[in-house]
Amino acid sequence: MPNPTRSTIQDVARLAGVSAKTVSRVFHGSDQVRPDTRERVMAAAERLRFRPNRVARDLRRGGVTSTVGFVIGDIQNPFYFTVAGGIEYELAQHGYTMLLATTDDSAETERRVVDAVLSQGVRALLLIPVADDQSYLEGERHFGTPIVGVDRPLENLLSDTVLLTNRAGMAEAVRSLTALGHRRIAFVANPASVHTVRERLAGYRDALAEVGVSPTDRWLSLGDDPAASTRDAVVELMRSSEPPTAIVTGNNRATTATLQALRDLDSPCALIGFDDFELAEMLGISVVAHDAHALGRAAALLAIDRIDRPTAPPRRVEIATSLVQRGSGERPPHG
Amino acid sequence: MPNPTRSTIQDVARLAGVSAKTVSRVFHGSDQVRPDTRERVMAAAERLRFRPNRVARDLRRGGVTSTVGFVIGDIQNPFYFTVAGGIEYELAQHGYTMLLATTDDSAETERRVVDAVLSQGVRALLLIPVADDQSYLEGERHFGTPIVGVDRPLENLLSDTVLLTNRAGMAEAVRSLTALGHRRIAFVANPASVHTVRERLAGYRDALAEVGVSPTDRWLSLGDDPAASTRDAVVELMRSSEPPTAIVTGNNRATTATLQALRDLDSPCALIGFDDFELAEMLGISVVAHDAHALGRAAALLAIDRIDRPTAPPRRVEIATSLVQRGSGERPPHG
DNA sequence: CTGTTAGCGCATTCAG
DNA sequence: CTGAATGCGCTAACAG
Repeated sequence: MPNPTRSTIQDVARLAGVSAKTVSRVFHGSDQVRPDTRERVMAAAERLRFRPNRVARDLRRGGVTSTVGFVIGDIQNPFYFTVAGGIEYELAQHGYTMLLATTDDSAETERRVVDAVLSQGVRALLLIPVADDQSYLEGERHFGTPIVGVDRPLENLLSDTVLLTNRAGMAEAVRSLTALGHRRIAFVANPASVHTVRERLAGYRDALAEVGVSPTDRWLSLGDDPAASTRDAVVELMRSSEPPTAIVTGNNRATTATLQALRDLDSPCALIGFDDFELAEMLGISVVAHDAHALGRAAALLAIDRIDRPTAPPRRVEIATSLVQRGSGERPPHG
Repeated sequence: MPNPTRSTIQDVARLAGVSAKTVSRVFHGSDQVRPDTRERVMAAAERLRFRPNRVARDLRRGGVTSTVGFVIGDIQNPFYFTVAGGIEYELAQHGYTMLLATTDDSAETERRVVDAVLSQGVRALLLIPVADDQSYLEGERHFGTPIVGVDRPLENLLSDTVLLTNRAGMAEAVRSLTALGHRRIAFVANPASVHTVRERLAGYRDALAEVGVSPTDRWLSLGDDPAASTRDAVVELMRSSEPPTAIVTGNNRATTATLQALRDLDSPCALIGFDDFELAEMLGISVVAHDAHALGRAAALLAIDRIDRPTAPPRRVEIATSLVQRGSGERPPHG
C-alpha cells in the first residue's frame, strides 16, 4: 500500500470552504476569525489529520526557524549533558527546540559540524568551542545569527558568553587548604589546553602566591599525554620524594581518577575536586560545585535575548561556583 | 548597522554568470559540470559567503528533511543521555542531525511535544514513551514516517523497537544470588509503572520461582509514592523483622539510594544494581550492565533502515545485559 | 473578518 | 553540459 499523501493547508481550506489564508490564521493568527469559521476549519483539519508544515512556514517567514543549534564536543561527559538539559529546558520554555550536534572534540570537525547546523537555518547557535579560533563565524554573526560561547569563550569572535567562575572557584578551594596549613598542594587535570583548566590552574596559582608559595611543575599533573592514565600519574606523584599533602583536581574526570589512585594507596591526602558528582556526598568528597543546568539555561537566555535585541553589546554571564566541604578537603597536612 | 542580507543561489548564479540550477548542481549534483564552470561558481559562492539553505531544499524535495527527532522524558538521567549520545553518533554517520525534545515525563506533554517535533518535518521519530498509549501516532505512521520505540515498546502502535534484555538480565542477577544461598531477596526500584521496571520485576520473580520462593510484597519496595525517598524505604526494609539478605535494584537511581542506605546502616547485605555507573568499579558494586550507547545506535539504525525500506515488517532489537561481579553481589547470606 | 496575489530559496521537470 | 519555467507549503502585503 502506497503511503497516503499528507494534507496541506489548501486541502483543509477546500474542505472547509475558506481560503488558505484563513486556515493559516486559525492555526497561528492572533488575527480574529469568526468562531463558526474557526470551527469549520478545525473540523476539516482534524478530518484530514492536518498538521501545519513548519518548514514551509519558516521558509516563507524569511528562513527564521524555531530551532536553536547546540554544538558540543563530547556528549558523554555528564557535565555537558547537564548543560544540554538546561539549554533544552529554557529553549522549550520559549518555544524553541534544540538541534544537537557533536564534534568528537576535534577542531576540524567543529567547523564542518557548525556549518551543517547553520545550514539548517537555526535561529541561534550555542557552541562549546574546541578549536582555538572561531573567527570563521564572523560572517554568520554579521548575518545576525546570535552566537553564544558556552563554558569557554569563543576566540577571535565577538560573542555572548557564559562561563563558570573557574579562577575564583579554584582559588577559594586552594585557599581553604592553605588555611589548614597545606603547602605542598598538587593540581591534577587531564587536557590542560582547554580554557577552563587554564583558568582553574591560574586560580590555583593565585591562592598559592598569597601564602608565598610558588608552585613548581613537580606538583602539576596535567595529563597532556593522552596515553598516560591520570590514575597512574597520581600514583607516581604520591610516590615521589616529596609528595603533596593535598590535591585539587581540574575537572570531574580527574577527580574520579585521583580518587581511585588515593584509594589504591590508602593515602590520607586531602582532596578537593572540581565539578560535583552523584556519589560525592556519600563518599565525603569536597568539591567546587556549580550548577551546570543553570549554565545551560543562562546560555539559552543569552541567545533568546539577542534574537530580540540583535545590536546590544556582547554580554558575559558568570555562573558562580561554591566550595562544598564534605570531609576530604578538610583533612590537615600529614607526614 | 543593519544586517547584510544572506546571499542565495540566485546571487551566486548572477555573479558567476550561470543559471541557478548550475549552482545547485555544483553543490549537490552528481551531475556533470564543466570544471571551469564549477570553479567560477565556487569562487562566487565563497565571495558571497553563500551557504545552501537546507530548509528550502528540504521543502522543495517534498518536506524530506535530514533531521531525526528524539523525544525523551527526562534529559537529566545519565542513562538516557548516553542513549542520546548513541543516537546522535549513528545519525551523524549517516548525515542526519538530531532534534532533541523532552516531555518532563508527563503523558500529556508527550503528545504535544511529539506533535511539535513532527511538524518540524523530521525524517523519523525516536521515542522513549511515557504515556501508556501511542496510538495517536497511527496517522503519522501511515504517512510513512519511521517511528521507533526506544528502551520501552510503544503501546497500541506497530513499530520498530529497541529494548534491553531486562527480564533475562535481572533473572540472571537473582539467580546468582540464589546460587549463593540467598532466599530473602528484596527488589528496590522507583516508579514501578514503567515497562522496564515491570520486566525486571518479572525476571526477579522468574529466578525466585526457580528455587521455589514466591516473593511476597514485603520484599518489594517500588517507590510508587513519589514523596517517600527510596533511601528511607530501604532503611525501613532493613529494619523490619525479617530483613532481606540481598537486594537487587530496578535502575541506577535506586542503586545509588540503596547504596547510601546500606552505608548508613553499615549492613553486610548483598547488592546487585541494574545499570552500571561510573564509580561502581571503585566501590565494588556488582551490577547488571548494558551498553546504553549501543542501544541508541541500534535505535538510530532501525530508523535509518526503515527510511530505506518503509514496508518491511516491524523489527525488535534486543541489547544484551551482562552481570558484572565486583564484590557486592557475591556476599553470602548473613544473619 | 476574509480573500487574492505574490514569492520565500531551492530543485525538478523539460528543454535545448 | 546548461537554462527557463514551475511549484514545494505556507504567509506577508494588500485589498475588500
